[in-house]
Amino acid sequence: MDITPFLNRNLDSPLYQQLYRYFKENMHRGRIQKGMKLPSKRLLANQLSISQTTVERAYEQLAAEGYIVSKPRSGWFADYHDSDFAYAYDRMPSTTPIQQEAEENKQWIDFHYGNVDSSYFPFSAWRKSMVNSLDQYGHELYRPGHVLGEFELRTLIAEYLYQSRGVHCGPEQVIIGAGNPILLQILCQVFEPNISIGYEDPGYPRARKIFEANRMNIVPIPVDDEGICIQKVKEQQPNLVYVTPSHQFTLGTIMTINRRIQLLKWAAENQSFIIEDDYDGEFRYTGQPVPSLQGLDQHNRVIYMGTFSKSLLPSLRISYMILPSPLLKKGHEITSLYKQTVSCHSQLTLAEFIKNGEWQKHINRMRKLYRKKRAIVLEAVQRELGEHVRIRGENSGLRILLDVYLPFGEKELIEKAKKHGVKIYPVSLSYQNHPPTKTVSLGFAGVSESDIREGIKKLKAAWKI
Amino acid sequence: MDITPFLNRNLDSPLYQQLYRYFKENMHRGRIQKGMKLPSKRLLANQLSISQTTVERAYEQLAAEGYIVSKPRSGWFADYHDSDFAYAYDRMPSTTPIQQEAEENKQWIDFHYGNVDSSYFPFSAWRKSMVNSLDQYGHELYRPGHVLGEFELRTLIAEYLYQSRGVHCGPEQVIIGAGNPILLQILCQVFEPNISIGYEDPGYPRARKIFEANRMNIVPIPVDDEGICIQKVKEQQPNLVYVTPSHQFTLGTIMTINRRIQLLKWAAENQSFIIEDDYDGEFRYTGQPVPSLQGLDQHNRVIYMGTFSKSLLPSLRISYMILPSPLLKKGHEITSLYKQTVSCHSQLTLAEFIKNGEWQKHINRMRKLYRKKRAIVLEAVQRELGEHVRIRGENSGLRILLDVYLPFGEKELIEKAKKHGVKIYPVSLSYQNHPPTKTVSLGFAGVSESDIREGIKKLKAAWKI
DNA sequence: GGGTATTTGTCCGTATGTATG
DNA sequence: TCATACATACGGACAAATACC
Repeated sequence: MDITPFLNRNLDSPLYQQLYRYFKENMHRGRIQKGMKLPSKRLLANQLSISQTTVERAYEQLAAEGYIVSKPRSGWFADYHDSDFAYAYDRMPSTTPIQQEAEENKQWIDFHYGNVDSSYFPFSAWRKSMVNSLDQYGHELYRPGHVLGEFELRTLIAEYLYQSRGVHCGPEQVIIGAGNPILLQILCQVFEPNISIGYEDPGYPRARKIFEANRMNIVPIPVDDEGICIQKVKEQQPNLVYVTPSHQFTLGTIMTINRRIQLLKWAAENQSFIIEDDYDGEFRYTGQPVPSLQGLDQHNRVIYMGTFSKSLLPSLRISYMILPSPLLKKGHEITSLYKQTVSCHSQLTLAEFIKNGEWQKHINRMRKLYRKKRAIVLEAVQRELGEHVRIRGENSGLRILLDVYLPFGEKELIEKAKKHGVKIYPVSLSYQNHPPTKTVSLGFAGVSESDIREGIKKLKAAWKI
Repeated sequence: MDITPFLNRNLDSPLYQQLYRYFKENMHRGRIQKGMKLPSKRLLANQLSISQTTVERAYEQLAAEGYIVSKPRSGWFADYHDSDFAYAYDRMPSTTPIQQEAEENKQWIDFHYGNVDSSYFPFSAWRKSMVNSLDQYGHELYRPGHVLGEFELRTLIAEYLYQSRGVHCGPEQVIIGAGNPILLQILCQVFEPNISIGYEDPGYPRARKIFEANRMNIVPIPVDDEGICIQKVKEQQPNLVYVTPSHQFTLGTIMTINRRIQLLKWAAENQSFIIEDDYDGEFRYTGQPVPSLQGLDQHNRVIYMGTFSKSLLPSLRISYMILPSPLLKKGHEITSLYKQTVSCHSQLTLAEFIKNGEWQKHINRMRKLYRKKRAIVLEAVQRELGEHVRIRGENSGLRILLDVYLPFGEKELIEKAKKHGVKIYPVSLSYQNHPPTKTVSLGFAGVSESDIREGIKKLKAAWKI
């Protein structure tokens, strides 16, 4: 067994790891049987013209992983359990090439709503928070962690929400979860099955699907310029209402203060609850900031939901909800059933990030950035598309809607845009009955300033305006 | 002499100076006598998880100041003159009381099953994986990430499961999720509501609660020495069976190969599915490794579930399940409804950790550690409690059961233990009807070796044996 | 069969290159 | 540029196991 050709000093991987891999592989393949003696360190070191210690290092790694054992003053012996790779190498399952989905990176200009602008993320600050929290809390990561979420983070969230959204709560009301859908799922189980839930039409399709999956009785409620129609709510008398007041999910309208008060009054009178989903409440552009429903509520009827996906990293997967006191007990119960879904360390990193003021800083920076992008998109649409479209939902959030006054339907508009390298999105899916519309959605957060201008130009060409 | 608590990476002073001060102080106090040998650089560096060079720096500084001398190839030796300290340090400030909390917690010897041993977690390796993956994938953290989980991690899990458990799957079958309960929840929605599910009695109470919350029809099936009773399964004909074959959740028995084959045969014949929850399959101690149900299955009837909670960090919150092909489509659909629940970065960190062999290393190390602890607890029980108890479920996993032959019930046994500072746990809650038992559960993973011995001694006293 | 030379793992200090801030 | 910390690799001293005479 001559190993010499397998060692290469010029490779990136160190000598001892090359040695380690060599032996491990030969054990897998059965060339080194259980119990066999490995060459002594000196012998091998001489043969390979390397140091004993290097061989020793390789052997130690093998030993650490349980493949070999040392008999002092006698030698090293292969001692792996068959179970370690009993099934290995007879044939590995072929890894199916699943990535075709990635579609050729044809230079799309993609107005997808979910995208955000990555170039401004404060990497080094985040990284620092991450490392700090690991070094600082290290040993605490072993506790399963609080089911509701780390106390520290919950306190910070409560404080932030109070200052920025007027939400009034204590840390015991905050529940951290791995994304809005998970929290909605938990919420569904807090309520009895088969209750009726008022759902904005159009609204957030994912939420509707989760309600459906939990066999709730969905009552579509129309939305007008001021928000959800109270009249219809009163007619239907659902047990629960799901709304997105600070930026209506599809239409982008902001619920007026009057409408809010009416809705709260109705909920108090009927002992109903309101789910206030403030999924991108951080970003508004005009007018007075309207207080959140939760902040206006006097009767503990509001469940407030928020997330860090839009305003920080979409892939971070940290969201939260605020339970009103009547739901606390049941809420904690259901939550503890699923345990906490966000890793302790992610939570503590975020807490550190917030404590250092980096969060606030980032929000302000992004708000400024998005405000600028919004101005650019509005200006470009005005100039290029002019009279042929009407802009809606432009007062908050990270997207706008275009009502298009052309003889095409939603589908055609999207198809034509696609042929010109621009991805835009339909709104009909947000409606209960997927009615035909002439409206398309443009999320601008993830598109660069120049691409916004160019994208709108391309729309003009695509639609032959 | 354990120095660990005296080192703190977050302090301003560098590690080597902290070390330097520690030794200097101890020489002053006479704890390190003249001529005594200091720990070798390697030893100390390993023990403290720092680099040799750091220790070397500290020793060099001490040497430069004449406190110690190096004998080449032999060690470093204290060599100060008493006069060196004649005027210095009239009284050193008492070393930081960092361990007080630990002292208080020490009152309890807690045999809680969920605890794990934290002292062996390779912090620096984890930290490194974390930083590396952030630097390497940074910009990719903006994509929402693949709903099933990052391709890289899914591939590694598929490979690991194939080698260690004989599970046969491709990455497209793997679904990553924030904890076993979340995955169970998703699974529940993959199946129709109101189907019947065979549930081991006794079994995993949390799983049962989730099935109940999803309004499944729960069919308790008794368990004998070989595993779940096939006869009863055949009588009841549930649509689905939930089992923990590699370490029955409550009783700790390992399902025999015959029983496995019978169960699979039944499932194939009845077009039923089996959920194989391998929650701590990494740890078995005796006998041949039994192949997983998923590996034995020829008809795509098995859903395999596993987790990194037991074997890595409980607070990490990364679990996975393997769907058989008939469930793929629906499974992906439901999963995408909730989006991916684990942050991209956590996934990529874990992937990096696995790729570097750190995961395998850690598993082997923990296996060894737990094997030892198991031996200690068995020996201690044998010696202290002897004839008065019978040990069950000792062949795998991280806990044992004790059938106690004394005139006390479960509750009394636990109460008495508690009064002597030992926490042990009931098993009756795992049964459908919470029957009275005389059996208690002792999880030993999170208890130190000396505490195990002392804890068992205290049980002897508590029960007046 | 008992002493001796050799082999072998273990442990030690040292030197150099690199990443980070 | 410098301080700090880590990773890799080297060569030698030591004592026990083993082989050999």
